[in-house]
Amino acid sequence: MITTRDIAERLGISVSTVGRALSDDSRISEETKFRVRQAASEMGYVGNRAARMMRGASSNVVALVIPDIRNSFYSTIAHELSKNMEAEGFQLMLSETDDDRLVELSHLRELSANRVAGVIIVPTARPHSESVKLLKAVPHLQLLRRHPSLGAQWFGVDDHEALRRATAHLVALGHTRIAYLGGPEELPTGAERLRGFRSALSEGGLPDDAGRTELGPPASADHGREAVRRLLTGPDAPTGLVLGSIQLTRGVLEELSAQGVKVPGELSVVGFGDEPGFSWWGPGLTTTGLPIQEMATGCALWLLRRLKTKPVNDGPYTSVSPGSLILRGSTASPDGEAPSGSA
Amino acid sequence: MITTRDIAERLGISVSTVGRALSDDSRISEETKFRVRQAASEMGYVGNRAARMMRGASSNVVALVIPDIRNSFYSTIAHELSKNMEAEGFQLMLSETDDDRLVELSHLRELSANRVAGVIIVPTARPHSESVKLLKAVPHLQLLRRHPSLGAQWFGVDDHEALRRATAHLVALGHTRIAYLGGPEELPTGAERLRGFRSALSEGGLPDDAGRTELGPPASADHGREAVRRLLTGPDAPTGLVLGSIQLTRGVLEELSAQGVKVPGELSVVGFGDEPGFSWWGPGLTTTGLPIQEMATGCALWLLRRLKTKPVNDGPYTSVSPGSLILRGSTASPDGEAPSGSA
DNA sequence: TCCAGCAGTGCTAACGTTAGCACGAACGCG
DNA sequence: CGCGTTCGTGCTAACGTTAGCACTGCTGGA
Repeated sequence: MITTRDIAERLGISVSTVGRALSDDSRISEETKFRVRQAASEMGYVGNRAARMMRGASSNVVALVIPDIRNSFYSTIAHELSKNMEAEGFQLMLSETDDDRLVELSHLRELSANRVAGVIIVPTARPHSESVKLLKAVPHLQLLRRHPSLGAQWFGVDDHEALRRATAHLVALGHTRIAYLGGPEELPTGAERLRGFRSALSEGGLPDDAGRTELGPPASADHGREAVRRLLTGPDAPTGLVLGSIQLTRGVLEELSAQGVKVPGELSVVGFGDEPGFSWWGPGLTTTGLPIQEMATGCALWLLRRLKTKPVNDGPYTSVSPGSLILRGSTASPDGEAPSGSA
Repeated sequence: MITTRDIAERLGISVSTVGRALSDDSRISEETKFRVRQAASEMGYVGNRAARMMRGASSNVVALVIPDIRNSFYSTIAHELSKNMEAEGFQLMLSETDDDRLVELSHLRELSANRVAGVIIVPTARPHSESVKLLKAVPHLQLLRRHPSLGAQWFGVDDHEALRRATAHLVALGHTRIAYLGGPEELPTGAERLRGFRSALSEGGLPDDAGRTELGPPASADHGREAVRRLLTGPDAPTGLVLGSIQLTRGVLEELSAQGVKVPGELSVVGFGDEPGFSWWGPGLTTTGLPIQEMATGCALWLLRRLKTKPVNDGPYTSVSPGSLILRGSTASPDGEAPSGSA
């Protein structure tokens, strides 16, 4: 690797001069700058950020710690974040936790060793205490999920309101047996969404237990498939189904297609999140649209501001509206009226 | 930040001893090791990789340079790669080029400055000459697309064969007016796929120009929508459509739904790539399935081996089979026979 | 003419870690 | 008892870059 020293020797000047010329120091003559740049370019010099970091400069890497990049929520976030960060000269490090707190810890250790400038994290349900320590040493921001021990900086969705609206839609259509299928309650988001579901039920004058709810530890597509099978058996099978996870939504849609369940005839479904395929599915999926792009951009801007201004930012957190319910063909009155809307 | 020096001072020993204890040097007594580790843990010491790198150690970061992480091809690749790399202690840097060679260059500059250990890249059509120089200084591997100047290490799909099979399927069904919609020909993949399409036509005894082909510079969903509109007008509109890009496929499906085109009645469609939504669309999309997971794993293992063994690896490249055609309901004979298969 | 000031450059230390070499103490063997 | 060996540790240099300070030569004002 070419160093400033190599350039200096070739030009017969000192390393300091080379360094200053490359950083466009005003004390260096234009002629020298030109010669140095010329030589640097010819020799293929690339500055060594590791060395610069040792002199107190901070790194230009921010990390995104998420459960799984294949989830379209997270890939969208990664994209927005990357675009915003790149514009300011930052690079993005990607760490997938698979919702495992030990994997999360191991990544945070590596990120700390690499001295990342900042971290945006979708934390696991209960982060390891060492993870908490490590995060505290770095500007960080929680995304979507929130854990109290990680501080108050959080960008997320009003999960309670989102699920309340989704459920209220079914209640308004006249459903009384409504089921909920969501992520594990130990996740803050899982708990909030369930609470939103229940709020809507009680607001609609329905007993809390009017719906059967299934909370899976793994909010996976497979779990969605199994859960649907269980829910749809029995005499008092629900006429409405509310979903609280995008992976579950995917699995549920597949299973409903496979079993030939008539939607919305036999069952009205409100999904969670939106993907291109959701509008193609059966009659089109009524679903909760989330403002992910806006959130990602918000995160990026918050972090960038935080990285530029030393003072510890104070804003305790920023919540974002749940976005609106996207009405398509998968919901209707339980007595068989026409669908409530279409794309 | 805590340094080895802080630990040394607290314990009244030298930095060398601390460093050696932390790296489990056999010359250090067990007792000292224990005390050092204890102190390090208490004080929250995290080694500074930048400093270690300056002593000749290589970084533990590999970069993935792709057009857009939101494309499910690439998010799957990122996931597989991340999983494999993480297991060996590597972190993944994510760089999106948006298929812009200048963005690509700017990322490669940053990656070089950060001294990434290796790069896996889906290159743009014609990488900048400086990009080529930068890549040559680092172990790298081309993925999917291939550009001669970047060397012979390449993991990809047999695009020619993939499109030949897809097209041959329609030819076998009796279609004679077959259209092709693919990415720009300046991309190696675009050219290969078009060649595969034409091979199948000539093998089927159809004239080369039997099909109308549209090659868009932007292989975007929007372009897919527009192109479908153009293709379907006129008296000799095609009865078969072959697609050569996943983004185009998405756009085409949306447009076909929007226009109410009967598939496969009016038009038989063979898509490219597979996503959960493709099986929900209309009658189910017959499409070219690609072995992305296998490719990603292959890449990861190749790069890991390359990073461990100094000698320049030799294998010129590895091609992967095109995977098989996934038969669903979107293809049938042009005279209106039953669909050729279903999911 | 002399000195202050400035433009342009060089010298050197420092960042945190690691490795080569050296040092002192204890131990075993002849 | 002397000497070589081993164990455990310390000192120091080096990695590439940057910043503080010092130095040289030149210009301009008194």
